[in-house]
Amino acid sequence: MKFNFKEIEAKWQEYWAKHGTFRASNDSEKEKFYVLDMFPYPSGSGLHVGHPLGYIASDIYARYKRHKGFNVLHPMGYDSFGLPAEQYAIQTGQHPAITTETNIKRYREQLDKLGFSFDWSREVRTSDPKYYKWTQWIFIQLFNSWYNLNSDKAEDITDLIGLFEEEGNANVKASCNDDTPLFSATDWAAFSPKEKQEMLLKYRLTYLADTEVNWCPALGTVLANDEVVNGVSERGGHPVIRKKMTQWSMRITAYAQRLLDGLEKIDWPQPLKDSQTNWIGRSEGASVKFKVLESTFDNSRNLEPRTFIEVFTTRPDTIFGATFMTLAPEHELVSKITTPEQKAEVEAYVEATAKRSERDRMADVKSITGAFTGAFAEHPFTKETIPVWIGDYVLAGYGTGAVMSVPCGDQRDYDFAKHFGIPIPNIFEGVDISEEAFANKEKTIIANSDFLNGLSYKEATKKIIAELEKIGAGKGKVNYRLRDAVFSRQRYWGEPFPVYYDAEGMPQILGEEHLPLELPEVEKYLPTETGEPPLGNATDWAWDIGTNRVVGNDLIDNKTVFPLELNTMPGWAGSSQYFNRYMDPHNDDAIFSREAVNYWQDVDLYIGGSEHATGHLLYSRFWQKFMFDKGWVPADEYAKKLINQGMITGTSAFVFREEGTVNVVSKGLIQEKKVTPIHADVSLVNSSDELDIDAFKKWQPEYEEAKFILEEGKYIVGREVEKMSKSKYNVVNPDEICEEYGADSLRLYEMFLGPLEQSKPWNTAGITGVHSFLKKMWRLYHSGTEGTFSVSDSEPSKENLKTLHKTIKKVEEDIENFSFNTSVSTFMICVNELSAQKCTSREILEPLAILVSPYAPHIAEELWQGLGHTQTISYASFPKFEAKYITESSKEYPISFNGKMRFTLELPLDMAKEEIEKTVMAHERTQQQLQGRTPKKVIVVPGKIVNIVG
RNA sequence: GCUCGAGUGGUGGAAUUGGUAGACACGUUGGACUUAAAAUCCAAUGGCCAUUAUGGCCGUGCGGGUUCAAGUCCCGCCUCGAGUACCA
Repeated sequence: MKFNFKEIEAKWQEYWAKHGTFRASNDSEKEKFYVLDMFPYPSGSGLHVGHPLGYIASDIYARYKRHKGFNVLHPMGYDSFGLPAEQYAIQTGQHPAITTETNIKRYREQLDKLGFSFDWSREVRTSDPKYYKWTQWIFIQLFNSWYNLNSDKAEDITDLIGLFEEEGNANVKASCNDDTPLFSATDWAAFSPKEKQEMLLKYRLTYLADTEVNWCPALGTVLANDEVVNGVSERGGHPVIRKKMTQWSMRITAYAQRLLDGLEKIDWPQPLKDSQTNWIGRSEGASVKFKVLESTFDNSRNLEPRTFIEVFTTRPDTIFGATFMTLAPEHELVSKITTPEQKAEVEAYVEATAKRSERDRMADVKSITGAFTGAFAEHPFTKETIPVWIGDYVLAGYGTGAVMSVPCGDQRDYDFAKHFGIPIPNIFEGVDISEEAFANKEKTIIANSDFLNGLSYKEATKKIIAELEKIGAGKGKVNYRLRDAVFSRQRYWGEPFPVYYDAEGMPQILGEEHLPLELPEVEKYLPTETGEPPLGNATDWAWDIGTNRVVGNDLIDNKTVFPLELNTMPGWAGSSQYFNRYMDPHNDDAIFSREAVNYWQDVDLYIGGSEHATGHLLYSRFWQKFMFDKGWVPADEYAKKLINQGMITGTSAFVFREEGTVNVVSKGLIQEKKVTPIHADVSLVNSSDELDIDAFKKWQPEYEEAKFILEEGKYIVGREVEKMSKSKYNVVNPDEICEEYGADSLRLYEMFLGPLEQSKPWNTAGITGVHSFLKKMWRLYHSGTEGTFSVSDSEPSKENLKTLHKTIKKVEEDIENFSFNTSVSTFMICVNELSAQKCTSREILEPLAILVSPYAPHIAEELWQGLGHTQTISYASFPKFEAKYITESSKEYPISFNGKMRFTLELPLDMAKEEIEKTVMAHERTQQQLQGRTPKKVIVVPGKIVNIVG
């Protein structure tokens, strides 16, 4: 029988599907193990060879764990809401659901060809109403919760209402909006229902508020901070501006500290933890209030008599160096405190900064701009008057949007002061500040600062905070960079909010029993003419509270029929709890049953890309913590271990077009010429970088008449490693690889390419190595020219056993350490040795098949069946490593020398002696040479010590 | 700028706690089998110098250091990649 991988792979894939081989039971005596992949967005271009890398790794681990006797949950699904399907809909009018369905079908076909052991019976799709019912449900739960800082967890909103009724909000410590006023129980009782709702919105974990958002005009939607990269949208690279809008937000800031603390107990890659830590951006310092001097403004500008500017600073110890204050141009006090004389200048400046996009502001960090408001504030200790400026180096979005400027201690303040001629007094001992500010905390000794003189940064900070608290001008404060996450998107293809707006325009939540609220049909997927989101095009998008049904907009009467929310949820909504839904995916009564979550608990291994570090991987931790607070999940971190697989990059090919002509020049001949590199499809180039010119002309007819300037009769292309993408013509399709070499070869090769976590360029040429390994292994089990299946029952030789057990040991260690690349080498060595030994023994070949099966499951199944087994190999136990075959003729010798040298050798006695003597003599020789004496003789005593005789 | 990670043959990459650097594979060269090709198998393959040899010297980005012994540890640089960016 020939090694016909195509037949074999088709046969086993069908077998697994038919028998539900990889179905995981929620009710098993076995220990559970949950291996999770990040589910893909089913894009129209299908999979390329880079996509399955993580899936192959997780599949190997999942199959390995099954061999080890675990009940393994290894599910897969689709993150199927998203922008591309919607944009395609805008262009073609085709409903995104249809595009999505087509793409999913193609994804599934491609995935199936690779022989993954997914439990497809648990598939989820975020765009399926049965699934997003529960995304909407979580939204409702968040809406009905607030964060109690006293108990440090999310609690029911009705408890908060109870507190308000009893004693107002003075003693309530909660994570809430900054503008929340104080009120008493009597005030609360006097509030209208609308006022009560407005107040509660300031406390809810998801709330509707006027917030400064990242608005992308080109995409016509707001974006979350993690979707904005360098001032442009992550998708498409369109400019983004800041804008105030009424939007749903998620109060993730309530969990800032717990999100930081949680990082310590999970085994995630350090770089990823670092980037989450930076993103949350905890900094310790103080908030200080500066009184705005009343003499500097007149009451006609309706400023309350006592107005304060509150600032956050990490250097309260330098407060005596503060010579001015700077507000962000957007700061709400700017218009109120500006004097009539300065009004024109300030307004012009505010307008100018508003026009500049975030990106411009960032691009030009160097130029210093600002304006004086004409107002003055009072220093809380010296009582000196200090001028209040505005400047765009102060960001409205961070801290309070205002700073106390200490030019001697902060470079930006220094530059600003220098530029506008503001004095720069020195408050540091023994430091020269004539050229630049001094910002070294460790070396700080405070001077010219009244009661802080002579103190270090630490001492001074402690003391000044105590003083600030004493005089009521400030307090110690921890500030986070993390902002609440905007949760509204002006898109069609996303989860609708289960929200309608009552006669007073207040948001009202649908009852849980009416979920899912399904997406309405629309004529057009673009915003309406009045600028409303696409759902504004729906004619049936109103809620009847009498019948609890969606009805036509024409019925809106603001008595029983109300308009529904027009925004939809962002992409990350659907992916923030999907891992728990897999535990019980078909449950219509609950997001998952208590039994299911108690059995599966959490994810043991999560594999996916690091690009989600500050998006999905942060939001999902947030939701998990919320679910934990409510007692619905047993763990407040959902993934014990996470691995970031590296990206597989493409190797693009280039032809060089001579400027002004259509002629193209071979790579070696371009030296002096002016050429433009042009992408050539990689499939037109062979492994020695030679271009198939005819095929190229056929592919790009504009070069039909072009002259190809060759070197040594060949056209050699240029090469460059780039991201794999359609537009770069460097995409390698896994289907083609499977067709030519088989899925097992592809799986082995992707692992063999290098360490899982490293990014590496794809090069199809090397795959012949692993492919011929599979053929060699096949031949171990077959004999004669006909290749008939034949293994012997003869006793294996010691050599055979040694080879096998060496392999078992190494492969097991490799899988446990996720060093899948080296175990492929180990397999090759093993098969090479066994064929040299002419090993045909069943006792060796049976365990070998199991050993290889996580990597190359199809061939392993076929061989396993050939060995006479009827059951599938997945249930066979992983072979046990037996040390006796390796160390039989060897012994271990721990050696110490001078109490310093210590090593262990795993060698036969005489060889070990020789080795040790050599090493020790080398040491001795050097020593003796230095001292002019002859070396001593070294005697090695098996067991412990090296004796020097001399 | 800051934070993190990485630099090893022509290429991808191996190398327990510091212990024979370059495993395994690709590529290249030579050979066997073939009318030929493919496939398969065998041999060589870090550089330099020797070749009478089971020979010598140099080699893990650069410069120092610790050690009997450094790709691995320490100090100072260089280069590349990732994240982040006026965060007070």
